[in-house]
Amino acid sequence: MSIARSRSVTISDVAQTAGVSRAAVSKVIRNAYGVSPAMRVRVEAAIAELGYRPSVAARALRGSSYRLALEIPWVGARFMTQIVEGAQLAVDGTPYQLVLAPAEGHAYGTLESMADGMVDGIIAIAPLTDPEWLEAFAARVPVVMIGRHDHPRGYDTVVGDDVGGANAVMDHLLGLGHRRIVHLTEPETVTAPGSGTPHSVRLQVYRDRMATAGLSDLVEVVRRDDSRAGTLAATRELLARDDRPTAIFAGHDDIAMDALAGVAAAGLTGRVAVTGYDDTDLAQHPLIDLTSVDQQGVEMGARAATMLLERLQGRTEPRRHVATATLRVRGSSGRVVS
Amino acid sequence: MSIARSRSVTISDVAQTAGVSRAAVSKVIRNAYGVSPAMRVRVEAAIAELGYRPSVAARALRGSSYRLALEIPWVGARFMTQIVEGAQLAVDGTPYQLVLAPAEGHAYGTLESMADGMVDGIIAIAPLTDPEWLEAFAARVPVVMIGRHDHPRGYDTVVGDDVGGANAVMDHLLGLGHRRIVHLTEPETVTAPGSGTPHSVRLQVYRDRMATAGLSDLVEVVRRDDSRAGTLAATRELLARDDRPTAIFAGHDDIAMDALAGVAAAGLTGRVAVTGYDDTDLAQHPLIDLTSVDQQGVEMGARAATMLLERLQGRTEPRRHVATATLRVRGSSGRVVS
DNA sequence: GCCTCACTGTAGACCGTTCTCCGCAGCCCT
DNA sequence: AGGGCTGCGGAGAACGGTCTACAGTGAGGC
Repeated sequence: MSIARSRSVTISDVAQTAGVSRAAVSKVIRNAYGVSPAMRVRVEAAIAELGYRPSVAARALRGSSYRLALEIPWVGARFMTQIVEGAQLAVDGTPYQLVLAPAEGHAYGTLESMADGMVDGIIAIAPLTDPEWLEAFAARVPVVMIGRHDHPRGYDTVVGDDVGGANAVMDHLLGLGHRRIVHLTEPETVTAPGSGTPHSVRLQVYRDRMATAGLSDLVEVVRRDDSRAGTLAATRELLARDDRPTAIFAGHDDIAMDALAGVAAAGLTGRVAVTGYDDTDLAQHPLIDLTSVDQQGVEMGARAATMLLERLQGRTEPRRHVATATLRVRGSSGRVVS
Repeated sequence: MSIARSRSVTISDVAQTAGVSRAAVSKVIRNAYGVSPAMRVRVEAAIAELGYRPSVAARALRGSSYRLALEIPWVGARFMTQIVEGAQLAVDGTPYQLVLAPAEGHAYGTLESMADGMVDGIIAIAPLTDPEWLEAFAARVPVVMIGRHDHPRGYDTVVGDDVGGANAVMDHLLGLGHRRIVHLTEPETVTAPGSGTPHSVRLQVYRDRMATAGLSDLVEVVRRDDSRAGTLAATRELLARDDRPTAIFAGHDDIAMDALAGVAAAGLTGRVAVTGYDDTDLAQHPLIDLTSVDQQGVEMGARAATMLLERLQGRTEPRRHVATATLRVRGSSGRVVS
C-alpha cells in the first residue's frame, strides 16, 4: 500500500483527463459563456470521475470565494439563532456558503480578519463599531449591518422597530397599572444616548414614556453584568427594597432570563412582571412564558443575507430594512398589579 | 474627490515602501529565520504606515490560512455554546482564527466545502458521518471529531463518558424509586445501535439498566420530532395514559425542555421527574432547575481545539479525550415518587 | 468566391503570498 | 591567503484558479 500523500486534484488534472484546456474547465464550473454541450459533458464527466473540487483559496485570489461571513458578538445569545436561521435560509440555493465568525471582544479584529480575502461579503451585528470606520471598511468589502439605526452611505442596514417595540412594552406595562418599572439593560457602552444601538433606543423610549406618564422620579436603569452572578445580585438587591419595582422591562430575552432568575431567587415569582425582547424560543416555553417583542429575527437575518447578495450583484446605493415589532403578551406580565 | 477603487495594499507595496524584497517582508510577517533587526524595523514601519494586512486567500494557496473551522449541526443547540466557548478559549492567543460552519442537513457538503482550501483544520460535530468517509476526509485535512465513540486511525476524537453519564442518570432515577421511566431521545437515525453516537450509547445504557432492574417490559423510547409541536404532542399523549411514566430521561437539555413543556401542558409540573444532559445554562435557571449531566462542554471544545493545533504542528497518531460526566441533581427530578 | 460574424476553445498573464535555492559579505581558522 | 561557515537578503518558481485576448472554423450574405 502506498503512503502516497493524497495530493488533491486540480483543474489541470481535470483538463488533462477531459482533453481540454484549463480555461475550458473553468468556464464549465463557472457556467460561463462559450461552452459547447459536448465539451460540457466531457468536462463534467472528468470532474465526476476525479472527484474534483475547486480550491476556494485559488478562486478567492482572483475571483470570489463564494463565502459570506456572519459576524456575531456571542454565540450564546438566543437572538442569534433566529438571525442565523434566516440568513441560512436566504443563502440556501445560491452558490454561497455561510460561515459564522464569533467576535472575541471588539468586532474590529474579527471583521478585518474576515475581510482579508476569505469572504465576498459580511453581515455583522456590531452595535459598537464606529460609523466612520465602518464606512471605510465597507468601501473594501460589501457589508450589511444588523441592528444599527444610523443612515450609512456605503452599506446596508437591517434593524428592528425599536421605538415601536419599546413603546408597545411600555403601553402594556403602564396599561396594567405599573408605576415602578425598572429597565434592566446592557452596560453603558452599549446604550450611550445617540449611539444608535437598539438598546440605546429602547432605553430612551423607556425614559420618555416614564416622563410623559409623570413617573420621572421612578426611573431606574440597572445595568446587566457580564457575569450572571453579578446581574443576579443586582436584581436581588433591587427586589429587596421596600419600594421594589413591580415590573422589569428587560432589554432582551437573555436579560429577562436573568431577571426571572432574580425574581425567583427573591421568592417573588409571579408577583413582579417581567418583559423581554426578541421573542426567542425560550419566551414561548410554558415554564418561562415570557412577554416579549417579536421583531422577526428570522426575517431580519434573511433580509440581511438577501441585501448582501444584491450588493454582490452590483448594487451600491445603501438600503435599509426596518422589521416590524409586535408585542407578544404572555404570563410573565399577565397579572394586573394588585 | 477620487472615486478610486481602494485597491488593497499588497506585500509588494510594503516591500517597495520599505525598500526591500517581497520575500523579506514575507519573512518578517511570518517571523521566519534570516531577518536582521534593522530590516525588521523598517518593514514593520512600512506595514504600519500602509495598514497592510496579508491576504488570507493568497496565503492559503501556498501555505496556510490560519483558520480553523468548527462545524456544528445546529446553532440553536445549547450544548454548542459550550463547545464554541471552549474552542475559542483554546484558540485565543494563537495566530489562528475560529470560524463556525453551520451544516444545513447532512454534514458532508459543509465539511468538504470547508476543506476546499479555506481552513487549515476542522473540528466537527457530526455523529452520523460514515467512518470510512471520515478517514478519507481526514487524510486530506486535519480533523478532530466531537462526540464519536469510534477509534479512528486518521483523526482525533473528543467524547463524553456517555456510559457513565447515562448510568448516573439511571442510578438517580431508579434510586428515587421510579419504575416507569421513558427515554425521550433523537430520531432513530441518530441512535442506531452500534453507530457510536452519544445518543445511541445513552439509549443502550437506558435499556440495559431497565433490564437489570427487571423493568424490561416498561422500556419505552420516544423519538423527538424535528418540530417542537410534534414532540409536544408525543409527550402529551404519553402523559395522558393511565400508566403514564413517572420519569422522563431526556437525551439532552434541549429535549428536556420539550419534555418539561409537555409536562407543563399536561398540568403535571413537578409530578413527573425530568432529567437532561449537558448541563447547559438553562438547566441551572431556577425556573427550569433541571437535573442534568455535566460533561464539561467547555473543556471538550477546548480539548478539541488544542488537539487540532497539535495536529497542525505535525502530530499524526490519533488521540482521544474522554470527558468525565457528573450528574447535577436539581429540582426537576428531586421529588421522591409518591 | 470573398467577407463578416457568431461560436468554441486556447494561450498566457495575473492574483498575492510562500518557499526553496542562491549570492554575497564578513569572519574565523588553518 | 585560501577556504569554509554563518547570517542576511533577493530572485523566481510555484500554488490553483480566473479572465482577457485571440485564433480557428464553418455558415451565411453578397
